[in-house]
Amino acid sequence: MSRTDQEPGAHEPADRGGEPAGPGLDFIRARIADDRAAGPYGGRVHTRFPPEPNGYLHIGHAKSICLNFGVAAENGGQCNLRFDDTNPTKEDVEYVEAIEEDVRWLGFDWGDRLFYASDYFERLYGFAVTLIERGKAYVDSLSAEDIRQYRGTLTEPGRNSPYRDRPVAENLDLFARMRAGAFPDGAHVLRAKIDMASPNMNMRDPTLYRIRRAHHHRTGDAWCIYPMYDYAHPLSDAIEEITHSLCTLEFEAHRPLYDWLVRELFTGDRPQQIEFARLNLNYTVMSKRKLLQLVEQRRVSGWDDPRMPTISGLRRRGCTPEAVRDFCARVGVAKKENVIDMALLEYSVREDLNRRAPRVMGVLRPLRVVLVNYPEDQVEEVDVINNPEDPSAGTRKVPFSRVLYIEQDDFREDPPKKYFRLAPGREVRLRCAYFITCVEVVKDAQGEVAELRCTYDPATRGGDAPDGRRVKATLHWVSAAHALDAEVRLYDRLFSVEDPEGHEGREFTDFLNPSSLEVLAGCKVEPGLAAAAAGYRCQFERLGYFCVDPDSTASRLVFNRTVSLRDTWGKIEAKQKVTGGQDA
RNA sequence: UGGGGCGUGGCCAAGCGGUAAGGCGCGGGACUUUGGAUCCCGUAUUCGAAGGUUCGAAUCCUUCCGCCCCAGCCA
Repeated sequence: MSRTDQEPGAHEPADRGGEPAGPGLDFIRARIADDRAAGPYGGRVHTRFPPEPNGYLHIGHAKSICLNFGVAAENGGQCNLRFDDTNPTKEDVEYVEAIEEDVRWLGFDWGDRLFYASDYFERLYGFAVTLIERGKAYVDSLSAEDIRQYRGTLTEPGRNSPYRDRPVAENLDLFARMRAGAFPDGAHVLRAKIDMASPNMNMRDPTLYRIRRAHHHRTGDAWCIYPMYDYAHPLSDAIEEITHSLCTLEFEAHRPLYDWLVRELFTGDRPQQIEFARLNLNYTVMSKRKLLQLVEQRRVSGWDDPRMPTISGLRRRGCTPEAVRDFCARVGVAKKENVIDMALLEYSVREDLNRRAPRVMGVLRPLRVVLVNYPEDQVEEVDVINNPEDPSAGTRKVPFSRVLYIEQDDFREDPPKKYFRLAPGREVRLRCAYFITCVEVVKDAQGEVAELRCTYDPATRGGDAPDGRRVKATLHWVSAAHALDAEVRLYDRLFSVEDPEGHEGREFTDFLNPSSLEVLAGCKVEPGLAAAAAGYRCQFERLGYFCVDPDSTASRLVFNRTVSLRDTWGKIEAKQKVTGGQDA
């Protein structure tokens, strides 16, 4: 057994994951195409993915990563990875390492263009001095509370700070001393001098620098003043000669400030900010704050808990980077607030795994079957197909013997209508093996079905009846004497409602799905899986896609269910229950 | 009722004055040694609403309605 997740390189421009090419260009790609034709930036396209290292990346970031790296690749451009590390109190190297790993896992390569906003602290400071010299920025000594008061409200204009007209020389001196550590945290801030009466709150003399004595994960204690996002971001873009700065909708109202700064301090072709709608998924939450809360409150096992919408969670769950990229392509890029159906992600995952995952037999809830007419000590090796989607995958030998396990779900003493599987007196096929017929049901003291006694038809070896006789069901199985024990972890949606955040007065954690994790012990899998390494992905026939969890050891195999197979019978059965159809 | 955005089927999403793409989901059928996969077929007389312009509007104009974002020394 070998790992299936060979890391691919960045995907080719043609890889649109089934999306129509030409006419379906999203508004950002269309705009970039226009820019390329019209000539700004000399036809150059340079983007950046700028996470703050204050948490793990989630699938919403994957959308942004695919967009930024995708758009660059499609246009012969480049995409930088830049850590927006301007707030040392929230950031940590643990996060920068995790982020790098996740971006790489997704299949993207930033080459030698790994940057940090903190790389630019000195230049940013210099730009601030320039603004002060030009009378475009001033040191404000109002308290945070007073600044808030002076800012006005949505409907009332703000008022100028009494410090607004401080002489340039005084501002320069104060700002230098801010940097030098002459003042306590909060004593002063540097503000842009724009317009306290602007209808756009972001233009009412926004704060550019604050004093914060905090240890920075990269610059250590070199600084005690740190630039604000609104200041550092546009200038970092300009420094890196980014052409298109793609971000989410909530920054739309910040664009005038972005443009103001970039025009104030740079000439020529300046970067432009374009906003798109962030990704939302139903049955989960997508904010770093809430994901962090789940981790800290131990509602999940960690950032990489397979139920988490984080990249690391999806990876541990068994999703492939190809599937995640395909999902991002299908989701599209637009400006409408959206909530994507989890079913679409599952679709992308199944579609990819169906093509590549080797099939294997595993029984989750074993039911013992004794073949009464099968020779006591005989063992046969039957040939089983590895992947019907891929003939080149060939076949493997699987041991078959007198005592087997089948799935409890595959037997019904009193089968409902449309139930095709095993029942007393009924004949079914064991995949790639023999037809068997149930001749006796053995029950335990509690009256539960404990064992089935069946006959097998030696003439049906391989699964075909020479007389053309048909059966309506094919079951997976495993030889009791040869099976490996395994633990299988079944995952369901983390929340039991589509929108856990949209309930007035209720905490989103109130809607955690109590059965999002089900751990099954004593599962039986075919012996060939003995050497499966962590990360190995396969399909348990008729059940779903599974992968070996990092917790797995040689003596204790552990599988995660990535996603179940489509379950047509499950739907029929559910419908029967709703309709009250306990018929037949 | 300050500003900035957005409203096309259950969820996404094309469309940019010429008479509603596509995907997911859902329903039905074919096929099948996974009730898997695959393949067919169906799924908006209508584009937030109302007026108007036009031979003709989802696309242009007007008004209205709804939703999201902004008052961090967070990003």
